[in-house]
Amino acid sequence: MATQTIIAQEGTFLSEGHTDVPAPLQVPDHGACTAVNDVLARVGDKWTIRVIMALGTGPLRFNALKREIDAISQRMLTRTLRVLERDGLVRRLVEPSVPPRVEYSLTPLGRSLQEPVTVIGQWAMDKRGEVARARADYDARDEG
Amino acid sequence: MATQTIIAQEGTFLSEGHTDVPAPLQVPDHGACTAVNDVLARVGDKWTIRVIMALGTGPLRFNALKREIDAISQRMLTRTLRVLERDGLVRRLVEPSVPPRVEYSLTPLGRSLQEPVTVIGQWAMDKRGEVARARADYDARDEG
DNA sequence: CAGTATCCAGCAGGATACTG
DNA sequence: CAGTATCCTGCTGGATACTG
Repeated sequence: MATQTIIAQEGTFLSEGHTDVPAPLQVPDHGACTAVNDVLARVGDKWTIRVIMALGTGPLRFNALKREIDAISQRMLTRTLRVLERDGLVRRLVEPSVPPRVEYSLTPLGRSLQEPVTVIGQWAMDKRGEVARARADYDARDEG
Repeated sequence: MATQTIIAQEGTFLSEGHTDVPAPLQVPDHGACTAVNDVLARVGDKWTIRVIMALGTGPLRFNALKREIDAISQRMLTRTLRVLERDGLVRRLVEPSVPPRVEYSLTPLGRSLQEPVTVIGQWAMDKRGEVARARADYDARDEG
């Protein structure tokens, strides 16, 4: 029963949830291919990698993380962290003090993602030039 | 000068281009990190992987590809292919006949991407259960 | 067959203001 | 400090109709 499936009837808004985290809407599950693309989509969004990279060197508190990444909005940092936490990639540790201290760190699962990501990262770096040239060629061709 | 930078002044729409391909809008280039996230974003979009997978077994014509992937709209297949072609990952071969035959295939560069992608794919498959459990836990916790 | 053109809904993500 | 709440824009992607 993992990952509850929430079926929205038309007109339903599901805004009961206490906050802004994107709804865990999910189609019945088409198996492997869906799982793979899920990960790619998550990792391909605007901030996930930056956050994982930043936490790669060690735990960080919310604002430290925000300064590290810089240019990320408070809202997106919170959302990204919540999703990562939900998926078990990031651990959130609250020290109940005033003012509060919240420390984020990678879980073992989160750390295990670093390597696969690095592999594509390497590809991206290696092939940068080739892609750039291909684009230049393509753009030159149709703009003539 | 690779990858022309198009600066849009406010009010500019750049709809000169002959078709629907998303504009090659680009910030000055923040180096490595941008390149990596570029690739992740592309690969993380809804159809890119499916297309690359489908072409992995050999060249395919437009409608064959469409049938193979199924559920993809004509518009998105065209767009995805154009982007992939522009980046030099896919080759487009037109046989000027009536009706036209257009064959798509992976370039060597495109094939070189299959491996890195497979690595994350493997991770996704391996960790599926763990992620699902983490989500179930998280969802159970806050819905109490 | 292999596209283009158009329209439109929904979500990602930014800006800003407020709070325990 | 570490968030929430609200509002708003623009892009992604689907549906549909038309064409060389």
